[in-house]
Amino acid sequence: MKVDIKKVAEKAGVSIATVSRVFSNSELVKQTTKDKVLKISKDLNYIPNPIARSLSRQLTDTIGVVLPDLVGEFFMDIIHGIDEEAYKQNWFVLVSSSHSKRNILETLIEFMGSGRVDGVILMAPQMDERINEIIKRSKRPVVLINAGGDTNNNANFKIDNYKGAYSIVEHLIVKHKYKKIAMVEGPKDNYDAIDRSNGYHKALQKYGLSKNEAMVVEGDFSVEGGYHGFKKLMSQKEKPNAIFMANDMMAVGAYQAAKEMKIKIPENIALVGFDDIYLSQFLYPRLTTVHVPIAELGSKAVIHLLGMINNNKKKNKSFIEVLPTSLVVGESCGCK
Amino acid sequence: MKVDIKKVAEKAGVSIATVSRVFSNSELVKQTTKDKVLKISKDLNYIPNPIARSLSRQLTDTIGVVLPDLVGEFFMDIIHGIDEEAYKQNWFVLVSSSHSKRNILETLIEFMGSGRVDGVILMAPQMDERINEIIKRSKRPVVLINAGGDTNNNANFKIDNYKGAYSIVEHLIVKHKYKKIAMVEGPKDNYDAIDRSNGYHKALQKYGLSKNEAMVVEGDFSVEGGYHGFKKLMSQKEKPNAIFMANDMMAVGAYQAAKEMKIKIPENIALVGFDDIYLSQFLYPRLTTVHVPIAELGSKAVIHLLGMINNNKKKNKSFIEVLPTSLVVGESCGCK
DNA sequence: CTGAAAGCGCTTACAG
DNA sequence: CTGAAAGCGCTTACAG
Repeated sequence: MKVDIKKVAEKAGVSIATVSRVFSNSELVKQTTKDKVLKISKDLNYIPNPIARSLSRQLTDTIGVVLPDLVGEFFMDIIHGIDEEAYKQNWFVLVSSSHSKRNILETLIEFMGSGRVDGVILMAPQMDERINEIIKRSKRPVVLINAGGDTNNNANFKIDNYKGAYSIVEHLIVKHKYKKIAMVEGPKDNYDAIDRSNGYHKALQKYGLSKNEAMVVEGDFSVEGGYHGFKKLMSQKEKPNAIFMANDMMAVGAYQAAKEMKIKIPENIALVGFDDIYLSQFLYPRLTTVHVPIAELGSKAVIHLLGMINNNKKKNKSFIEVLPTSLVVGESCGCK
Repeated sequence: MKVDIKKVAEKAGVSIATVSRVFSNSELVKQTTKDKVLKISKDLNYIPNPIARSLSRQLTDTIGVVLPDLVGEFFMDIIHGIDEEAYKQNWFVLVSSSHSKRNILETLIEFMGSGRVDGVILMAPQMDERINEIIKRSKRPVVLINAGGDTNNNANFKIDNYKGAYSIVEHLIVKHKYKKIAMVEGPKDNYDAIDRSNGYHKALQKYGLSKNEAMVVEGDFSVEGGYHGFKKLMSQKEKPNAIFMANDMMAVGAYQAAKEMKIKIPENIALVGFDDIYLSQFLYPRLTTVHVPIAELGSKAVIHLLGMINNNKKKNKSFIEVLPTSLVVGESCGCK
């Protein structure tokens, strides 16, 4: 026994137009009429059908979220930030992550092409022309999260990787007076990794520490990458006094390598990371790292996207907001 | 310039009914007509509007996922399992997690009451009458994941907590010959926790180890809970030779406590956990624990839900599937 | 195999 | 403040 707008209108002795107005909170309806309709609706357990509403209004009150497969640690925080903000504003969230059987592109097309969502939050580690093309073509707004590559003419929220890296390396230099600070970098084609490397180099330069090729090794953001990077650095004749791992996962690998090599952190070597992943607080000694506001990234993206949807201000508007990171001081750097 | 079914029909010189049939892959359409329509559609970049489709068919091709706030570690795996399976079958996923501002109940009502989804996957740690009531009232099917409490007349997928606990404790007894095996339990009102305790007790009993009140302390599934539970057990006159922590998070706390107390794992005390959370592989020594197939839980739930939707077999059908766990042998139990 | 038409359940410009 | 009616973009039973 389904109850629709017609049934409510009938029972209330008004037209369906009036019922509709009551539920869209129109100010045109007399209070007494409103009360009557609301009462009947409650009795009948009536809830307006959102699909019909969507078709008529050409709006779905739903945002799409497209995520890469590899977000791992951040997945939950991002979704959480998005979901919470969306809920506050009475919106729904349709998620889709790309994986083996589906790439970002397909997923995006599916969301954008159809009338299923009013806008999309896209986390694409690497923008490319085809993605930009789809966004440009679509009438629906898109907000990028931490996108790398050409983000021209899009709204883009990202983490301040550069400053984060700069300040943690600065901490090693200023607070601890380390002179030989090494770095295990992230993947060469990863934008986060590049910014972090830049921050590292800038800090060295700023404090007059000479550049030393032997102090920089390439990594890949994985535990194994950190493990090998650490071993390599600590097997050289000239050893660093501190190592900046480009992310916490690699720091985890470094802890393992240190244990194997009987090298003590921070007594023999100071170590710092980046990301402040959940796991890092359980490393011993506590990892000094850089906190990144993931949930905030999600909620800010939602707020901006809804703004775009409501004001119909789409593309052509390049917008970028860089969220600040913060230093998380543990003991792995030598503090305390 | 939006392109709808009418425009395609016009260009192709057919009726909109025919176009519609082409896109629902009706066998009624002649192949040549089909080809023509498909070609025009492609040229025009036409994609049928899913909202209109939904309204007409009274089906949304979307499943709702309602999660509690506290899934933490599992969040990603669950969503991933669900999303992947849903995608395979061409369905969309609307997610919503409850949090401070919204409880499971509201979230559920929102999904069920509206025509926004065709079915719901619900992870409610604790079912109650009101939740059951909503499910019963709704015409849409619901599949429960790891639900505790009264799950009567619902489809329910869960983890085999009992056997998992039994077998890891059995491992401690049979493989390692420990006689005094303690346990730090989970919250008393948590169903996973209860099953795990039962498995523990059953194993002791089976192998003729006497019950010892002093060997069981209450915990809460948190790191702190494990920390304190461990300290309590190891401060008694009569100390255990092995401890079963009811989940890995508490095992993490135990590692911290052990470090503080200068107690070596497994030399001085064997330790095992439950869940095989991501973090546990980085504990040193590697934690022996019980793996739970979270992603599989998600995908199985989807498959079952879609079955219910397609066959219109709703409720009145109590169904339960218990997914097996597996032992993950590390070194914390004394192995290797 | 194809089309005309009713219907899905709403919203909203228009008229009063 | 309220209602009649057109429209949102599809699907599908019915007729041919």
